[in-house]
Amino acid sequence: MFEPVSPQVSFPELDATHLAFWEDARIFEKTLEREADKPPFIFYEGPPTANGMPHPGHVMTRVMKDVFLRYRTMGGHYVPRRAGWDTHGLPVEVEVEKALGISGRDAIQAYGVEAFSRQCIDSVFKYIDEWQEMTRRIGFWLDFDAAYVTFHKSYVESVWWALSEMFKKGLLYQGYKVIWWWPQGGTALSAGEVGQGYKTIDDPSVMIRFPVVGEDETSFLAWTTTPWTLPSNVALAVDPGTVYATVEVEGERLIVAEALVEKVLGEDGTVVSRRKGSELVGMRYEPPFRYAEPEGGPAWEVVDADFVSLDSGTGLVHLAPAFGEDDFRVCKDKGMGFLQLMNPDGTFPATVTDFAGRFCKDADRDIIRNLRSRGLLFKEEVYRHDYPFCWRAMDDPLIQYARRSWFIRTTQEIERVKENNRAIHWEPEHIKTGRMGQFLEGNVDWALSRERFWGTPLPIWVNDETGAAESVGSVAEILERNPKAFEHFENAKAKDPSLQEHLMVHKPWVDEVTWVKRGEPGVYRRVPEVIDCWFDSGCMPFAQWGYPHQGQDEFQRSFPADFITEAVDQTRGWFYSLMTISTLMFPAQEVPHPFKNCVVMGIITDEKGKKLSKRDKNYTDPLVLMDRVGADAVRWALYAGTVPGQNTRFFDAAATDAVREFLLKIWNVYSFFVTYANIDAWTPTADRPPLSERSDMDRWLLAELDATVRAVRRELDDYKSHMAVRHLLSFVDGLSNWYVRRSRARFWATDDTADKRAAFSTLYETLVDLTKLTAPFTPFMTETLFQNLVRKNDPSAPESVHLASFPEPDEARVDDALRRTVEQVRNVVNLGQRVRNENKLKVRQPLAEAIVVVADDGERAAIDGFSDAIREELNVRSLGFTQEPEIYVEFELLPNFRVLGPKLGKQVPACKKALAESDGSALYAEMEANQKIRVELPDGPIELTLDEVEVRLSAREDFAAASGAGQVVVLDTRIDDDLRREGMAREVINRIQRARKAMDLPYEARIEVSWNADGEVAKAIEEHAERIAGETLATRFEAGDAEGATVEETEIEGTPLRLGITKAPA
RNA sequence: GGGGCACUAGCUCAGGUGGUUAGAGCGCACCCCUGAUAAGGGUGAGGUCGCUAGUUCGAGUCUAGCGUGCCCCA
Repeated sequence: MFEPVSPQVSFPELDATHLAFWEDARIFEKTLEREADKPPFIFYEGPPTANGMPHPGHVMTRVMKDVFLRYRTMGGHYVPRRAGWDTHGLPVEVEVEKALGISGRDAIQAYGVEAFSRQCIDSVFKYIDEWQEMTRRIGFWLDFDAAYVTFHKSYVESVWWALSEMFKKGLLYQGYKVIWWWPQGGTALSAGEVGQGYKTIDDPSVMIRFPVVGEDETSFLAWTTTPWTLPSNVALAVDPGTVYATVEVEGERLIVAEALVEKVLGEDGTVVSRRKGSELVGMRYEPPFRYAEPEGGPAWEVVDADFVSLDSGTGLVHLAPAFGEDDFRVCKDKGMGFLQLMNPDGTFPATVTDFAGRFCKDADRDIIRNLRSRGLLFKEEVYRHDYPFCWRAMDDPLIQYARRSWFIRTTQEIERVKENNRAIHWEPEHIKTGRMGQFLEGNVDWALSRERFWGTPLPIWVNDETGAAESVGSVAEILERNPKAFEHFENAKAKDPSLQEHLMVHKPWVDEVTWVKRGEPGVYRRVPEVIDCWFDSGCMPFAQWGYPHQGQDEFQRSFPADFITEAVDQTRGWFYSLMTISTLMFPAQEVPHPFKNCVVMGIITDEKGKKLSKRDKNYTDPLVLMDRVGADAVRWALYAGTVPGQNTRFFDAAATDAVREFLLKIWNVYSFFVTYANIDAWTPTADRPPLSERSDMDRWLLAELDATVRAVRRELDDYKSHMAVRHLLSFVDGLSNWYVRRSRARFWATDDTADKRAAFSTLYETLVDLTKLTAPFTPFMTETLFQNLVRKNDPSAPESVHLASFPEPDEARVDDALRRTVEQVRNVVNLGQRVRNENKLKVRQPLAEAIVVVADDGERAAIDGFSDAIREELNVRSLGFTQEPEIYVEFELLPNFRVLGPKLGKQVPACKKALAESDGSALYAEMEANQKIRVELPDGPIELTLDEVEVRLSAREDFAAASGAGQVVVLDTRIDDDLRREGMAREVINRIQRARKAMDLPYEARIEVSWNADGEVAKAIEEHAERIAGETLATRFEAGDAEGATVEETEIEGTPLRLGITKAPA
C-alpha cells in the first residue's frame, strides 16, 4: 500500500517536512560520505558578502549551482560543496562607517583601527543567518561548517604567498593610478559610491593659447573645464585623423580643428594652412605655467589620442596626467613626463606660488584672471554638466587624482590568460570572445592596492633607510626574520582574550610588525596599503585550503574546478581574478584552469525589466515567496525562465505558474496512481508484465520517457538547464494529457487482467524514473514521491531520492517508430477536433466515420492500432482510411529546397513557379506512376525524383476536413436518425451528470432517475436507457412523473425534458 | 565615449550548421468533460521576427548601418 495522497497539496508544508528529514537523516552529508570514492566533480562556490540581505538574484545563482551539483551527485560523482564568505573590501568599510556615523580616514583613525576592524567582522556576518536560511530554504545543499573565510589567518597567508611569489617574479610594482579622490576626506571612492553623488553644476569652460615653439605669433588653442589642472599640464592631445586649420585672426594665428573654426573663431578668420592631427604630433609649445618641470619624460608636446571629440571645445585637449584617467593613460603610452602640483587635501603646494594653499576648485577664477592678464585666455564660457560629489558630503567635489599604487603586471602574462580563456567552456559561448575576450584585449595592469583599513594587508616591507623591499608569504617567514614580530599582538591578546587570532595578520597589528637585517641599516616596515578584495576571492582555489602552508592534498584533489556559475557582473570580478591569478601562479598547469565550465547568468529584473532594488521594493522577499508557493515552484520558475547570459524577468506570477504548469500536473498523476493502486492493492512487488507484453500505449510512454532521459542528460551535460526544462515539460504534458487521460479506464477495471497490471507497472515505473529525473530541479516534491512510491515499500531502497541514481538510457525502451506513430495519432485527433469545431459539430454528437488520408499501408496499420483512441476522442463509430486521397485532397508540389537548391541554383524560383502552376494532382499521379516527373523550365525541361519534391496536402473545400503537419482528416458529417438519437442520449447523460455534480454526490453514489419527455427524445432515451443508466450509475431509470430530490427541467433540441433524481438508498 | 547582450503573438519566452506554413506557455474567445473534479482537456484568433540596405536561388538565422532597451567599463 501507498500512503494515500490528497489532490490538495501544500507544497510549503512538504518543504518543511523534507528539510527536517534531510537534516535529521543527514542526507546531504551522506551524499558526500557515500560518494567519497567516486570520481570527483569539483565545484567552487563564489563567496558572497553577507553584509546585505539576499535577494532573488542570489536565489537564482544558488539554484543554478544546485541543479548541476545534484545532477552530478545522482550521476555517481563525489561532489563536495564548500561554502565561502567574502569578508573584505570597501563596501564593508562603507557599511560600518554608515553604522558608526563616521567617514573618512581621519575619523576611522580617531575611532581606532582595531575597533573598526572588529566592527567590520561583525558587519560581514550581519546577515549570515538570513543567507544560510535562504540557502537552506531553497534547497541548496552547501557545507557551511567547512566554509572558507577570506579574513582568516590561513586564508590571508595563502594570499600573501601568492603575492610574495609574484613579487619575487617582478610582477608587483609601484606606479600611479588615477582614482576618484575625496580631498576633504582624504580617501578614494569606489565606482559605486561615485555613481551615487552626481550633481549638475556649472564649471568654467576655457580656451587657452599655448604658443607654438618655433612658429611666431602662432598658438594652439586648447580647451579645458578644470583650469586648476593647468599648472600640471604636460601635453596637448589631438585626434590624428582630424584636419586642423591654422587661422589668422586679428594679427595672430590660432590652430583649431577645421570643423570648429567658425564655431570657435567666428567668420573673421582666414585659414592659412591645414594639417592633419598626425602632422601636429611632436610639436612643442610654451606651457601656461611653469612652476615645476615634469619628471620621467618629455613634456609640453602635442600627442595623439583616441578620445578627442569635436562635440565641444577646440579639437585640442589639455592633458594633465595627474588629474585625469584618459590623460594619464595617453601620457603614459607616449612616454610623457608626470607633474602633480596639488596636495592630497586639494590645496596647491607652496611651489605654485601664485595660488599656494588655495583649494583647487576655488582657485579656478584666479587662474583664469591670471591667464587673461597674460593674454593667454582666449575665451571663457560656462559649461553645465554632471559632476560627482562625495555622497556623504554633497558639497565636497571629487577630483580625479593620481595616487601611488601597487600594480600586478598582468599585461606581461596576458597572452597566457587569453589562451586560458579560450580553453574554458563558457555558457553562453559569446562571453569567451565578447565580454571576457574584449576585456582581456584591453587589459591593463591590475591596480592592486587600496589605501584602506579592512582588507588583506599587502605583504611588502620596505627598509626605511635603504628603500630595499621584501615580500613574505606567511607568518612563519616573518618569525624567521623577527621572532618577536607579533609581540604587540600577543600582548593585546593577553589583555583581551576575545581578540581573534585571525586579526594578527590584519591592521593595525600587522603594521607593528618590523624587522632588521644583519649588516643593513634601517628597519623594515610594512607599506600601509591593503589589497583589492577581488584578489582575495580569486585566490580561493588554493587559499580555501591554506595552500601551500597546509592542505596540499586537498588542493591537488580539487584543482581545477569542473564547474562554477555566477552572474555576468563577475566577468571582470571573480571570473577574471580566478583566471588571472591561476594563470600567473600555475604556469605549468594545463589550460583551462582554475575552472573548466562556467555558466554566466544574466541579472534578475522585475516584471518590467527594472533592476531589483531594496529601495523600490519591486520584489517579494524570497523567503516570503517560498512560504507561499514552496521552494520547488521558485526553483522551477527560475530554471524555466532563465537562459544563461540573458536577463530574467522574475515575478511572483512565474512561480505560481510553475505550480500549475509542472508541479501540480505531476502531483495529479501521482495522486491518480496512488488512489487506484491502493484500491487495487497493487504494489511494486506485483507481477510486472515484460515490455513486449504491454500495450502500445505503455510502450509509447516508456519510449518517450527514455527519450526524455537522454535529452535531459544531454542538456545538463551541456549546462543548458533551460533546455532540459523544456523536455521535462513536454514529457509531463504527454504523460498527463495523453497517457493518463487515455488510460484511465484501464485502472478502473475490476478484474485482475494482464492489461491492468501492465498499466500499473508502466505508470509506476514512469513515475519513479520521472521522480529521479526531476529531483535535481525540484528536490522537495520529488522526495515526497520517492518516499511514498519507492522507499515505503522497499527498505533496501536509498534513503532519499537524492541518494538514488540518475536514470540511465534504456535501449529496451527505445521505439522511435512508435513515438512517431503516436505523434501522428495525436495529430489526427487534433485535426478531427478542428473539423468538429469548424463545422459546429459537438463532440457529444456521434458521427459515422472519420477518414484519414494515409500515404501507405504501413502508416495505415500503425495508426489503425490506435483506432479505439481516435474513435473515442472524436466520437465516431468507425475509423476509415483512404488511399485515394484525390477525392478529398488537393495536392501541391513544392521543390525540396534543401536538395534542389544546390543542384538548380538560380533555377529554383523558376522550378517553384512551374510546380505551382501545374496541376498538383496530375503531377502527383505521374510521380506515383513513374517515380519521377518532368517539369518545363525556361532553360529547358528537367526531371525531378520523389525526394526532390515535397508533396503538400490540403483538404478540398467541399469536405469537412482539416489538414496539418502533412496529414488530412475527413469527417462524414451526415447525421442519420440513429446517430441523432445516440447524440440525444449523450445529451441526457450529460444533463444527469451535471445534476449529480450539482447535488455534490460522490462519484460512486447510486441514483434513481425518473424522466419525462416526448417524441424523438423519448425514443432516444428508451433506445439507450441501459447505457444512460450505466454511465450515470442509476439503479432505477424509468419514465414517470419525474419527481425526486432534484428536479431538472431542461430541453434537448427544443424538446422539453424533465428529470427527477434521487440518491438511491445504500 | 568604448565593449557586450537583447529586440519574434496582448504578456513571458524557445527557435544547432541559412531551406519557403516561425513554435510553446500564459491571457483571450468558443467548446468538451463527473471515475485526476475547488481539477482536467480541446479548438481558434493573434506575428511584414525593431528598421534599412546587402550577400544568396532562398534570410528570424549571415554582413553592414541605424533605432530602442539593458549590462559592464570609462
